[in-house]
Amino acid sequence: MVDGTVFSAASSLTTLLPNQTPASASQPLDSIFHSSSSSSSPFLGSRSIVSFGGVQGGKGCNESFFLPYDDNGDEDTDEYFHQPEKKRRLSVEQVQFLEKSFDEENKLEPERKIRLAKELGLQPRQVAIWFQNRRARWKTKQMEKDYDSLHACYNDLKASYDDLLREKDKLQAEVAKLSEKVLEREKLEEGKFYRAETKEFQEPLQKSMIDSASEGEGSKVDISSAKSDMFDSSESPRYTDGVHSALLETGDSSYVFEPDQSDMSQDEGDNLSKTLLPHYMFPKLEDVGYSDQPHNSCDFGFPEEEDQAIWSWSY
DNA sequence: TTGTGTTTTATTGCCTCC
DNA sequence: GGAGGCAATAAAACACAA
Repeated sequence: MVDGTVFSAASSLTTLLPNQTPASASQPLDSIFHSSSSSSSPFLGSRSIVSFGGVQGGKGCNESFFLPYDDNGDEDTDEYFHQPEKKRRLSVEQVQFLEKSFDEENKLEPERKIRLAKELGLQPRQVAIWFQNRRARWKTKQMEKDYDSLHACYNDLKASYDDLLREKDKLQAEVAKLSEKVLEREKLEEGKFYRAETKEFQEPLQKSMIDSASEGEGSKVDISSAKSDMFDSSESPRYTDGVHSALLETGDSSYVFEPDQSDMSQDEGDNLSKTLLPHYMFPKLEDVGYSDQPHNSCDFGFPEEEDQAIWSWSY
């Protein structure tokens, strides 16, 4: 690239003169450009580029940039600003000045732009461009800051969510353990209940049957079988229906059965315990967050949408 | 010295506002 | 419709390692 090559040459030249004042630094360059512009050198198109020594790398003071950019007809200034358009870096002082101005207000009104341009010896357009680029840099930095704080926030939330999850598991295990205990205890209680009820129901009935047998000759009741039936009936005091009564009357002992806990199905056991125990002692899996069904108040998990909203928000 | 990555300056095209 | 802002991009300027 021709311009780049040319510029490198100019840049190298100015690098050799790092402490020169801009005015003195520009002189050799001026000679280069003057000679080049007057020759057929490929140096300078309308957009040829050059670096002014004092500006290079922002090192060294470039006082000329603080001259009015186009106001006094000064020959040097005029010459400087009538160079073909050149891309050059601003001096440290210029940048500091602009930074300070930017800190005060990052938008640039026309009057301010003109004033800054005059104070810095720049084209108003350069000032505008600098503010434009500075705003872009500021925005990028701001986004980085926002990202950092959001990421920290995310980490905090995730940590507390994990804590809650662990606590939920722990509580769930505890509930399961207690439920088991309650079931066992319930079975024991059931046995006691059965025996007590049998005794309570059997004695009066037995007595009444004996009484009625002794009252009438026509009575064919076999006391022994009645006793057996009564024992049977004690399985449930609710057996006051006709069928059971008929069985009692016919003395059919084939219906007699021993009360057997093993006859109680698991469902019955469940139903019983659920009848006797509060609902919260038997949480369903889906109630404690193992289902995508609508959650009830026992749900310690996050609603699905919230989960997605939180965890899909990744970087 | 040179290659390469980053920063800075400047342009372009589009959009919004007055 | 012109001025100004912004995003995307180009390209110079710069830093730095090999």
